[in-house]
Amino acid sequence: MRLRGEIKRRRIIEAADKLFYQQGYQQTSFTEIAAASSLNRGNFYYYFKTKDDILRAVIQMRYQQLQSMLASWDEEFTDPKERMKHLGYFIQSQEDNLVHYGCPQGTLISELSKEQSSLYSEATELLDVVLKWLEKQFKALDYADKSSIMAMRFLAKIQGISLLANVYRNKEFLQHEICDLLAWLDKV
Amino acid sequence: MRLRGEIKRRRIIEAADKLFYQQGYQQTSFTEIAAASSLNRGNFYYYFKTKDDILRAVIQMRYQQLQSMLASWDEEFTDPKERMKHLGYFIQSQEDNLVHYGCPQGTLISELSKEQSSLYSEATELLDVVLKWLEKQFKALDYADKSSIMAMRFLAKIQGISLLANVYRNKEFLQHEICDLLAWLDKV
DNA sequence: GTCTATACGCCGATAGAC
DNA sequence: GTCTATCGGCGTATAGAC
Repeated sequence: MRLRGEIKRRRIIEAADKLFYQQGYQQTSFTEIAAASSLNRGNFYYYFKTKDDILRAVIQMRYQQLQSMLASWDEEFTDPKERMKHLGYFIQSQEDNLVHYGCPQGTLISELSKEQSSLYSEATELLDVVLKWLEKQFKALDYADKSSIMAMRFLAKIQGISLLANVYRNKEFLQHEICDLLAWLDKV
Repeated sequence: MRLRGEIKRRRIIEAADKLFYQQGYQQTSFTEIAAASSLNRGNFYYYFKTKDDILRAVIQMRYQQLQSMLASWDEEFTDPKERMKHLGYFIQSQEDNLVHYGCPQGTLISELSKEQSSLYSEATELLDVVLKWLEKQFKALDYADKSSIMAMRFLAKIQGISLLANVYRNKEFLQHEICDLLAWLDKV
C-alpha cells in the first residue's frame, strides 16, 4: 500500500537522521539503521538503493525542518533582532544534544568535507539556508552590503560555541556564550 | 638497526598524521598509510599493533609540536598579547590547509567525539594545551578568575572561524576574521 | 512488499617463512 | 626486521523465493 510505504520510508529517514547525528555518517551502517527502524536488512533496499540515497533524504528532511522553523519566526516576529534571538533560544533549548553530539549541520558538513563526496555540496545547503536567513535579517536592519559578513560572523560564533561546548561537554559555557551573543546582537 | 627503525616509525606517524588530517581517521585505512610511507602492509605491524596505536602516536606528535610552538612564543615575546597574536599569525599562514581540511585539532576531536573511543579524551588534550596556554596569557594580563572564560572564548572564536572558512572554502573570511580577532585582543 | 540467503570486497589483524 | 599469504568479520549490495 502506498501510504504504509511512505510511513516506513519516513521511519527509516528518521532513524538514519538520529544515528548519523549521534554516531556520524561513516560510522553508521545499514544494519544499524535497519535495526533502529525495525526493518529487515533485505527489505531495506526496496526503499533506498544506496547509503548515499539515505543521506540525501536525511539532508532534505533536515533542510525542510530548518526552513519551516526559520519561516515561523519570520511570521511570528516583525523585529529582525527578535527573530535572530529566537535562533539563540532554540540553540539553548538543544543543550543536551549539542554538548553530546555537536551542531547537527556543522558536524555533518565537517565530516563530509573530509571525504571526496558529491554530498558535501548538498550538505552545505543546511548551513546556507541559515546563512541566507541571517543575511535577510541583517538586510532588514539596514546593514546593506555588510549583511553578508555579519551573517557569516554570527554563524561562526554559533559554530565556535557549539564546538567547544561539545568538546568539553560544557552546558554552562553554551548557555553563557549564547546569552553573550544575544547581548552582542542588541548592541550592533 | 635501532636508528633506522626509529626513522621508519617516524615516517609512518608523519604519513598517518597527514592522512588522518586530510581524510579523517575512520576514512583512512592501514593500506593507505602503508602506501604513503612506502612500507609493506605486513611489516607495518612490527611498528604498530593496532590502528588506535598509530592515532595515539599521531596525537602525541601533534601535542609536542603544539607545545614547542607555544613555548617558543613564550620565550620570544614578553607581552602576552603579542604571544597570542602570533597564534593568529600562525593560523593565517595555514590558510590553505585550513580551508581544505579544517582545524587539525578541532576536526579530529569532533570526529572522535562521535564514536565511543577512549582516544577521544586523549585527543581533547590537543585543544587543552592551547586552552591552558591562552589561560596563562590572560592570567599574565591580570584577568585572574576571568582568564579561563576568556581563553575558552578565544578558542571558540578560532574554531568558529576555521569551521566556516572550511565549509565555504573561504580564505578571505579566514584572513579578515583573524585580523578582527587580533583587533579585539588589543581592546580587551 | 517482505524475507532469506548470499555475493564480493575491504577492513584490521595474524602466522610464519626468510 | 621484512616479506607473503591468509584469516575472520563486517561493510554494501544483490538475487530471487514467497
